[in-house]
Amino acid sequence: MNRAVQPWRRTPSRDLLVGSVHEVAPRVLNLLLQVRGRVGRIVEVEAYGGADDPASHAARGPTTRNSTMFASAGLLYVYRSYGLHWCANVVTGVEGEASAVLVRAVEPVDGVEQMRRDRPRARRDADLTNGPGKLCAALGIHAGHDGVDLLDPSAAAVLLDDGIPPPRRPEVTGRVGISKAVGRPWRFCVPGNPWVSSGRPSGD
DNA sequence: CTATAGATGCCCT
DNA sequence: GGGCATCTATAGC
Repeated sequence: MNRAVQPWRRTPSRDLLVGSVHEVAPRVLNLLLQVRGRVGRIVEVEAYGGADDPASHAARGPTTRNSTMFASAGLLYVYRSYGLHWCANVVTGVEGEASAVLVRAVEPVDGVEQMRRDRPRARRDADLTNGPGKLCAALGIHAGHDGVDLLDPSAAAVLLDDGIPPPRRPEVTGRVGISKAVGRPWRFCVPGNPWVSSGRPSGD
């Protein structure tokens, strides 16, 4: 055999992503997001809801852009932010109701050389993936990934569990970069992780 | 370190 | 036209 030791990585259960989005969001922490050879550990997320969440893209119902948010749990919702950057979300909950977890930061795990190539502005590895737009550039996520099933092992982008559980006590703050519903404690981080973004919660 | 402007696309009023 | 779930370069302390 003489087989190289492989980290134990399995596809998480879809049930993990079903429930209230603010309860599901911290459960996604420490999972792996893999796009071809590039892998990042999710260390910062935010919960976004539907009609009940004024800060959400889905607050005023479905549009061409946000339609994936209304799909079933496990799909990847990718949108263009400020006309320039891509941002990636894990869709949660049940089909027909909008909710998704925005991935705000990952820690590089595999394919770091490729990430550096696609993030030439990052002078330090700490800046490679410490923001929602940055991590999409580093991992190579773009509009073509909108709607892919992250729980399908053959998909172009996949979610993986390598056995590291979410933090028992995640860092909880308000969401970053929003102007509505600023008070909700819907941002969750792995405490002390160097790749957590420098974004400050809105309304602070 | 903080503040600010500018790049740019899509959805809303 | 205005407002963004952003990032970067530049200016100033």
